[in-house]
Amino acid sequence: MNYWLVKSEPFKYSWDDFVKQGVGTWDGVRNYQARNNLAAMKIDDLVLFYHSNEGVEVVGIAKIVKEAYQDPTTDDTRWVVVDLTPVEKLPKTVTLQSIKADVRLQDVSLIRQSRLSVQQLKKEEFDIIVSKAYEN
DNA sequence: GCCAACGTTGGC
DNA sequence: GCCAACGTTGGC
Repeated sequence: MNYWLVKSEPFKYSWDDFVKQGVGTWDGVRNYQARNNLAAMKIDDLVLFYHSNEGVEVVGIAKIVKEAYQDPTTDDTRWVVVDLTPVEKLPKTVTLQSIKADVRLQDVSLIRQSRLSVQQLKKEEFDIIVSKAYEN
């Protein structure tokens, strides 16, 4: 079981769009590192859904319902997509600011490699971020 | 809108 | 295979 974080610009594809749709195909990835992460995802792996640019925060949890297959938006066989479905909306969003402020989360890619759009998280990191959504 | 960080491209 | 130029992402 692995844990991931994916980014989306909310004005392009927001958490609410995703929930409305029920199942979302994660297409358009054109970065090898992100692609490799997509390819490593397994059914039922959990994925944090992060809003970049606007909000700049983790908003919900999703899971993998279909493992990597050819990206239908291109003929280029180098690129793959996965399908995700929403699991739960976090009761409170977890901002990048609060992630940066947590000494236990200094190694997450959001901080170390902010441009990577599909990132892997350690189980502890995933748990810490989710627990922040339930604080107070 | 600016700019830093990073990835990609192409000339040599 | 190096590196400069350029494009893109994303935080602020």
